[in-house]
Amino acid sequence: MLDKTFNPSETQARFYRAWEASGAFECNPNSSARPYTIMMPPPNVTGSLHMGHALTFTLQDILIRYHRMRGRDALWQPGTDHAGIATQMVVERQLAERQITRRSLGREKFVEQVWAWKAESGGTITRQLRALGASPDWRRERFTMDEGLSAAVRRVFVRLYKDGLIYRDKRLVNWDPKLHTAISDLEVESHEIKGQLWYFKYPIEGAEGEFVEVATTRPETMLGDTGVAVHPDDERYRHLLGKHAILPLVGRRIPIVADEHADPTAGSGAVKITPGHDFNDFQVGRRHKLELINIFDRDAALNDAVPAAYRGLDRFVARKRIVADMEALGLIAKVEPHTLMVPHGDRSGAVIEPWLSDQWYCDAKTLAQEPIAAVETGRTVFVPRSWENTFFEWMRNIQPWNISRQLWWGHQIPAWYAPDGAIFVEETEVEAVAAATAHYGKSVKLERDPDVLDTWFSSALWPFSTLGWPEPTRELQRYYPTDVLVTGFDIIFFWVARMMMMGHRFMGEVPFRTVYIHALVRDERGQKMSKSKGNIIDPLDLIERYGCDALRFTLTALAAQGRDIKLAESRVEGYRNFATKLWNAARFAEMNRCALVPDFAPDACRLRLNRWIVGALAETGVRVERAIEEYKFNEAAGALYQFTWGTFCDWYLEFAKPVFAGADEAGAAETRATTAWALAQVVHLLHPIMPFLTEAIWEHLTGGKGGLLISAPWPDCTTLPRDRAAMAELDWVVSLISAIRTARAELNVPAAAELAATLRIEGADVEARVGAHGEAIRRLARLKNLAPASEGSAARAVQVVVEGATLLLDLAGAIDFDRERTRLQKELKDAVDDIERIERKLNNPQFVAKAKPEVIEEQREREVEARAAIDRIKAALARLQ
RNA sequence: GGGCGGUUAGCUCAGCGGUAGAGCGCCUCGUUUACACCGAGGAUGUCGGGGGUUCGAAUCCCUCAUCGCCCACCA
Repeated sequence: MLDKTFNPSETQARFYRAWEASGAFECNPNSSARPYTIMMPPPNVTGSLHMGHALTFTLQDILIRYHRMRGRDALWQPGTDHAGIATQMVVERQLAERQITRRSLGREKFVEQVWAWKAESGGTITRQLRALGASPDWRRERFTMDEGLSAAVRRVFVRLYKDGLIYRDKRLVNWDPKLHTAISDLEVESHEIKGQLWYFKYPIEGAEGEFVEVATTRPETMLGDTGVAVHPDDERYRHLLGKHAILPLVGRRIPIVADEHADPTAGSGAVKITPGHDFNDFQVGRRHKLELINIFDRDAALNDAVPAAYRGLDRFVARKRIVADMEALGLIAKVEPHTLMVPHGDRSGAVIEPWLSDQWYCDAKTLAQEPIAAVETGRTVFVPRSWENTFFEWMRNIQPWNISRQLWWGHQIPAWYAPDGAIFVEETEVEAVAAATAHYGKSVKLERDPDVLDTWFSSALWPFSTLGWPEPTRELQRYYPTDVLVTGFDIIFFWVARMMMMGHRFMGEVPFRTVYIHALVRDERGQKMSKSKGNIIDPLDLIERYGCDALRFTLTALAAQGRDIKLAESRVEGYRNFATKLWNAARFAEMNRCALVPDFAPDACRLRLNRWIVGALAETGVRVERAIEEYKFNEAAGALYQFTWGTFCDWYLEFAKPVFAGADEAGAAETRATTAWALAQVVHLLHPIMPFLTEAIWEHLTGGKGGLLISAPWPDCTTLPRDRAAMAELDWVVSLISAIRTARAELNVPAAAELAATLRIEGADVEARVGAHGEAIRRLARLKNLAPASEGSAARAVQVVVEGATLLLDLAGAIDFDRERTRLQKELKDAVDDIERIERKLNNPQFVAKAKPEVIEEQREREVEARAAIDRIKAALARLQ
């Protein structure tokens, strides 16, 4: 006998082991089945599962399990990402606790430490994925820094370099002074800061007492000023063009130039130019051949390029000092409060400094062309479609991608420098040496570039590197391109776009046919959850308390397209109750000896009750299929919830009770078989969303002899019979019973009377009892304005009752006719209003001309119904006189 | 400064041209061998405001308000 409630924790571990041991997760490259592939976005190797993971992996698992059951050769490729900056920071923090710095340790030792940390914590995330019920092919688990993937990275880098799509360049980068590395534009987050705008007066050379006023939010950068720009059309400053200003505190003579960059309406209209520390000024400086002075060191402290008084000062200390000194000189015209956007590193939180340095760049512009075309022509489709705009917007304005990082953890760039600065880019040191030797005609000493690649560089190769590229493996042939990529919009740029670039370049084909962008799970304040913000809600806690299936179902039910999820725990609780409900339905089936019948044929059912549930189930199955295939996960969950609770448990099982107890042995046997069958179908349909619960029920249903549900075929609901008449009939009975219940509640019938009124149909008594109450049913139906589903309805109702409806017949005789009259009069008014409204529509030529035929038909039907209702209500009222 | 999205029952959210929905919460009632993690019933909404399109608008368009997100070099 099943327990009263489902015990998730015991079940989860047991079935997960069984699934894995059975090989159910494994793809089969030798199979003749059509492949279905999803690349798992690799979580950070040292990370832990957060709610965003729970959502994305649940949805992916649903797709994989569904298609696996549909007979596809499903591959869900798992793995983890080395997450360069994030991981390095974690390890550095750990070392800091032991008063050790990365530099004191040295590169080699430090990297060893990171590997040790990876070995220690790397299993956490995959363990948690298992706790979530995820079913990827673990045999194939990869890591972005394992041997094969590293080789792929080197191959790609070298090829792109030799094709001129990777190059080295000296330009301003986003410098993180805390992490001492460059970061890409995408890793910069702008935050609004309330600052000040200082108006400085720069003296004009050779014009005593004359100044040009420049406004700045960053006074410290003035030490690197090498010009002042004004707009060419700005009359106020025309006379200054060609003259020079003398930079205060420094004494440098700097030219005043005309440049469109200067906005006459902003600040004073004249703008100081610091080519070394501002992206705009860099351009202006280049246009006017202004000197470029780098005034910061890698900590963003002032270097020796500034006057001695400021050397070594931190940039923010220097700011105060400079303002004070300018003030003392009387060179501050005014100070205004000013709100500005300040760039911060998304990992470190440090204020980013534009800094001149040598970095490696990838020509993203060129690589973006094919992906753009692929999305334009629909070879890759975004779901929801609206994300394509975001994709295009970014791809069409894409900047060179800075791929080098001054870190130690990551793929070291395969470039070697000769003493004369020549660069040799090869996959191995041996090859680089050979190339250099060939170049110089003798062996030279080479030094490897110390930088590593941006983490996203290796992630970009994920869809093919994990399949064995550059080797022409069977898997690569079979599973690329993949079917769908499931991810949040936050990494469209970081990852999706780059996979498309690399996929096209090296495979000549899109990496995935569909990109499904799901919502983000946000925290209670609507903020994005992220590792760096530390506002992560632990899904494992919810799994612990409500079970994995409840969490999965909740996320699925909330995964409507295009909207973010703010998780309410009451929803999880509600769906936990849903799991219990289904569990108890199975328990009911067991108690009533409902066993699966081997060759059960749904279309051979005799009883209307059973024909009805078969049809209702068929409709549900079709809805679930369609919903999953359209990525409308919430609709799939909703349909299953509604059917399971609202139809199967609330009505079918209730109707089945008297049948089980009745005299119709054959009917009871058929109903037992149908109950077991329907339950089996439900657990199949629900399995992708709630794998553990359904597997457990399946085990009971089959006595453990039916194999694992995870490997069972998906039921074909499209071919199931749908007996419309039976379905309409049962719908009517349901409303009839609801009406009786309403009457009971309204009339406040004493419990004893109600009990007496409850008809239990047993044995030979049936016909007599039904006969005795037939008139009561008819009378009640008329009173409650219930249209019969077909002719001979009262007789039908009797028949249905015979099949098992628990009807409270005697109540009909207990109705308070005064109250009933009031109610009927209200209903009459409603019906008359309805008719008026419908008539207005139907008499409206434009409605008839323009509305869809089925809508018109529906209105006509409603009118007929309403008219019939009026007749019935009137007759009922007359009878009440 | 540009985009994008939200604003529907007390709360969390579906619905997105044809008579307002779910779960939770709330109020009645219920000791029937599936389930109190339950059952029956009930109350609660000018579908953010204002315009427009349409025979018909929560649903489409415009506008305003408000909340949030993304992108952007404004000194």
